[in-house]
Amino acid sequence: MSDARPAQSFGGESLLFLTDEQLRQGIEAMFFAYRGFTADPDRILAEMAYGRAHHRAIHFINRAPGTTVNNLLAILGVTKQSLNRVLRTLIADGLVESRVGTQDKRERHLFLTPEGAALESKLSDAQRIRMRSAYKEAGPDAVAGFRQVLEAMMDREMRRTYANLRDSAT
Amino acid sequence: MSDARPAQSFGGESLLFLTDEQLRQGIEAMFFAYRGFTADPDRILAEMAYGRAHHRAIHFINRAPGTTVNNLLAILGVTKQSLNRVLRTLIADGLVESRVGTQDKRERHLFLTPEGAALESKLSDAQRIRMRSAYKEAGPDAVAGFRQVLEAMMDREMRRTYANLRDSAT
DNA sequence: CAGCTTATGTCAGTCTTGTTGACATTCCAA
DNA sequence: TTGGAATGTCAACAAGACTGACATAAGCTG
Repeated sequence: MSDARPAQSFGGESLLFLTDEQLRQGIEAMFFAYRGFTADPDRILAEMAYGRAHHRAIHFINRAPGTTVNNLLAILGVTKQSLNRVLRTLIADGLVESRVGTQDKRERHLFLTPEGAALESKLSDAQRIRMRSAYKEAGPDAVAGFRQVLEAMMDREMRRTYANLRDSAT
Repeated sequence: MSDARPAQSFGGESLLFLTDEQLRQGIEAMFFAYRGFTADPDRILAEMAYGRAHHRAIHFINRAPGTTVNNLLAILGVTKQSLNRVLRTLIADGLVESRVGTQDKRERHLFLTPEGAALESKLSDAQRIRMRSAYKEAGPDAVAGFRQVLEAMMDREMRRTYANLRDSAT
């Protein structure tokens, strides 16, 4: 990493000579921001016997109702055993319903129960409030840039998954 | 969350009527991007007996050489027991040096050894390569927005910590 | 100096969440 | 029809977070 050069600015628009220092500030920003990003739902979850993994499962089941375990696995990027433990407790607690597939009986289709949907709303609301506030503070142009950089930072496969979810929005 | 209104655009500049759908896309972008953000160092760390916790400690010790345990605790936001387990292994493995404070002998000042600095470089390089590539792809304006939104998303205290680290850059 | 506070380290125990290994069920194709 | 592939479940284990209790050393204050 010896190609660091000072950033140059012309009329507010910097050329892309990125110093290690600038990049490291971005790295630290991601670290601290992610903490804030998860803080509010974490607080809610801590009151119950749940963790971040439960939140993620609930989020994406709500996002794609009827999704299979395998599909959820690909989105979350964990092992099926790890996901299964989380799903088991959510099903036992009546937040998620698992229906055997009609065509392929090996598959389980996942749905939120009304109770599950209620928790999803509570968690999402908390997270959206912070996101909305950050968006408002930074402004519309910043938000567009934010989304662009995040997307460019994803692995190829995650980028595809992300785009699929985004474009499947009703 | 019943105040959702369709986003309106005028000449590429949207007003800030943020729909839940737009916010949720931001939430998912953060989730997928953070995975990419940590993926490269995680791969390197997995080959050794280390994890993400070791990376974080090494990163901030490199960032602020001579920092005390207490200071590191505040930055990382974990318990001293948790940090201590990590530091103990790093010191035992000769990656970190702990020096008793000269003025206040209760304090331990932390430094990377040459071996520790080498690992830090290796990890940072991997992470910076991805960050640099994302920055290049998104462009300079996007980068500025990215940083603004991230900063607005942090907790107040983390924001202060982040700014202190940023401004202490040589 | 005595006693309180601060900084650090350690031990023990628990929880969440990731892992691998083994296994059951179901589907499909040779 | 039978063997392999896909899907999901159970069990055991490891990393890394947490709390609580306690020890030690050093600074500070009356």
